[in-house]
Amino acid sequence: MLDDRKASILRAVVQEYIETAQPVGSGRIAAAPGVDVSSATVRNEMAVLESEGYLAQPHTSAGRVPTEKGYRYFVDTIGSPGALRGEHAKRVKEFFARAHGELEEMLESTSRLLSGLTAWTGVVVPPSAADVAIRSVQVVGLAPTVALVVSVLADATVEKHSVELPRAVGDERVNAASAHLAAQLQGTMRGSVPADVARTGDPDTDDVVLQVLDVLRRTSPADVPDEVFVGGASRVASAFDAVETVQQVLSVLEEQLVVVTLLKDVVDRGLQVAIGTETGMEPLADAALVVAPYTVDGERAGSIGVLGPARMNYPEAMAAVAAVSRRLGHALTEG
Amino acid sequence: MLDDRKASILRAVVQEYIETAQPVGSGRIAAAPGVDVSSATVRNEMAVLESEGYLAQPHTSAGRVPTEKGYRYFVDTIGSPGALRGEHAKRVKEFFARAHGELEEMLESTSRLLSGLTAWTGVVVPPSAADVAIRSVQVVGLAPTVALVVSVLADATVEKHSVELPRAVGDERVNAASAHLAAQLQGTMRGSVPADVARTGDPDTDDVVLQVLDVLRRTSPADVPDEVFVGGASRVASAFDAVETVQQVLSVLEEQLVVVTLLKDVVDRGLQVAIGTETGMEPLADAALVVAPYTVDGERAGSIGVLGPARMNYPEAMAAVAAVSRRLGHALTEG
DNA sequence: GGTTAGCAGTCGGTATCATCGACTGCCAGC
DNA sequence: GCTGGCAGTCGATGATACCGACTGCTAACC
Repeated sequence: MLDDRKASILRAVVQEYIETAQPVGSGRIAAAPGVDVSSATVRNEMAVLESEGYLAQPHTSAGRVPTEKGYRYFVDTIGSPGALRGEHAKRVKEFFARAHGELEEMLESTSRLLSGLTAWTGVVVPPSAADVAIRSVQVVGLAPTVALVVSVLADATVEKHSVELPRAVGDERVNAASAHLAAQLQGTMRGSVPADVARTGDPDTDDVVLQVLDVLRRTSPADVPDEVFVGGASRVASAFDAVETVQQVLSVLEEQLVVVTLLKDVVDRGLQVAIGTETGMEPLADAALVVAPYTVDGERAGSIGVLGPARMNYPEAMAAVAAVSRRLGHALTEG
Repeated sequence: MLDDRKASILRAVVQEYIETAQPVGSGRIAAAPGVDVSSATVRNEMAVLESEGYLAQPHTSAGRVPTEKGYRYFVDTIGSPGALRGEHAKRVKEFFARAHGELEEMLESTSRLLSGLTAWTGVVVPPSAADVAIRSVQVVGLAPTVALVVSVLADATVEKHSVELPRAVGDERVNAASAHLAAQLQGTMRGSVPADVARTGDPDTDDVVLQVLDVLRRTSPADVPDEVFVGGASRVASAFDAVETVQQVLSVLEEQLVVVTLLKDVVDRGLQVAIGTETGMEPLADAALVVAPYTVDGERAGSIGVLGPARMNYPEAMAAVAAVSRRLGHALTEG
C-alpha cells in the first residue's frame, strides 16, 4: 500500500495529466493543493512510485506519466462516486423527463447523451430479452415458400425472423398457423419457447407451426443481443494522437458483437472501469472504459458505458455513467 | 474544352496523384504512357491547366495537384463505366449468391462490402417504403393505455409505432380493433392509409381504430427513411490527414438523416459523383461521394454510395458502386 | 531521520543555417 | 511548335547550438 503522501502525490499526477495531457514534473506537483512538501521531496517520492510501477517517464528529462497501475490506483481510491456537476445533472434530468417514444430511439439518444456529458464515446447495450414474456406472435406469408414471423414482447420490442416453408402451403394455412401459435405462445417466456405445442390436426398447418417454433427456439437465448448503440464515435478522432489507434478503436466500435461482449465481460468481472489492457482488447491498450449495468424491474437488463482515452476524467465519467444508468433503469421500468 | 494533349496530361496527373497522394511534377507525367512529349512541353501545358483552374500548386517549387474542377473533368471523361476487377467481381458475385436472411442484415453487410471493395466507407440507404402494400397490421396492448401497432409490409420490413390510447379500453377491444384493421388495411398501400374505415359499431373499439389510423398516416410518407447503414467508418481515419477533417466527416456520418438526404440530393441531381463542395456540405470539402440508385421491381428504391477522400480511385469506386447497386436491386427484386 | 536547497546532468523541443533535390518558368536553338 | 538546358524557388532534411524543463544526488538543516 502507499502511504498518504505517496497517494496524494500520485493522485495529483493523475489529475494534472488528465487535464493537460502533458508529462507532469515535480515542481507542478509541489505547488498542488494537498501537497505541502518541496519539489525535492516530491521527486524522491515520484522515483519510488516509478520503481513500484505507478508512474513512468517518457524520457529522462521529462515529467512523469501515470501507468495503467497508476490509473487503477487512482480509480480504486476515489472515495464517493461523486455527484454529477450541476449543469450535467440538469441535462440528464431533462433528457429523461423528455424521453419517450420507441425504445431504440431512446437508447440511441442515451448513447449521445453519454457522449455529450463526457466528451467521449457513449455506448448503450439494450435490455436483454432473455426472459420477457411474449405478447403476440404473428406469421405473415410473403412469398409462396417464405413467411415472416413477427413477435411482440412485453418490453415493447419487436422481433422478426424469416422462415422458409417446406413447401407452398397457401395463405389460409399460414393464417391458421399464425392464429394457433398466437393462442399457444401468448404469455410464454421468450427464452422457453417449447419445441412442440398442441397439434391443429391439419398436417400442413402443423408443419408451419413446427417450422416457426424451430426458428424461435434457435434464435432464442438472446442474452447477448447483437445490437448496440454508439454515440459520438467521432470523438475518437480527438481522443488519441496516433492515427492507427483512432482507426483501430473505430474498428472495434464497428463490431457490434465485440462491443456487447466487451461491456458484458467488464460488468461481469464486477468492474466499473477497465483501463487499457484490462479491457482484454489489444486495440484498446490506450483506452479506458467506464461501465455500469442498469436494472429494469429490479433485474439486470443491459449496460451502458463510456469509451475514451486512458487519461479520461474518471470521476466525471463515473458520475455520468452512474446517473444515466440509474435514470435509464427507472425510465424503462415505468414504461 | 481541352485539347487532346491537355486532356491526357490532366488525366495522367489525376491518376498519378490518386496513387501517390503526392504533388506530381512534369517529369513524371512526361514518362507516363500516352504522353509522348518532353517534360518542358508538359510544364507549359500544366501552366495553362493551372491558369484554367484544373490544377493547383501547393507552392512554387512543388508539383501539381488536381483541383475540384480537375477531378470533375477526369470523372466526366471516364468513357466506359469500366468493369470491376476480376477479384472484386468475384467477391460481389459470391456475396450476393450467399445473401439471405433479414433485409437489415443484408444492407448492413452490403455497406461493408462496398467499404471492402474500395477501401473507403460504404453507405446504403434502405429501400423507400413509399408505396409498398401492407401485408398485415396488428395492434398489441402493452399497458392499460399504451399499445403497439406492428405492420408488416410486402417488402418484408416491419414497422412499429407505439400508440397512446385515449383511455383504458381493455384487451378484448384492442384485439377487436386489431382484427378489424387487419381486414381493412390488408393490401392497402402504405402511403395511402385512409383517414377512416368502416366502423365496427363499438365506439371504444372505433376509437382505437382511429387512433391507429392516425399514427399510421402521420408516420406515413417514409420517403426519407431515417436509417442508413454505414460500413467501414474507421476508414475515414486513414482517408484524411487532418484530425479535424476526420472528426468532421465522422460527425456527418453519425447523422443518419443528413447522410440520407445527402445521397438523395446527389442522386436527384443526376450525379454519379459529387466532389468536394459539390456535396453541398462544408465538412466534406476534401471528400468525394460516389453514388448510385438501385431499383426494385423496376422502381427506384434506395441508393448506395462510397464516401472517401477527393483523391479516390474513381473508376474503381464507380465500377464497384454500379455493380453492387445492380446486384442489390436484383437480390431485392427476387426476394 | 526526514526534509530541503542547490547543483550538475540529461534530453527533447526549437531556432538557425546550409545543403539537397524536386520542381518550375523561361529562353534559345532545333 | 517542341525541346534541352539553365537559373531560380522553396520545402524537406540534417547538423548544430541553445534553451528549458526536468531529474537524481548530495550536503546541509531541523
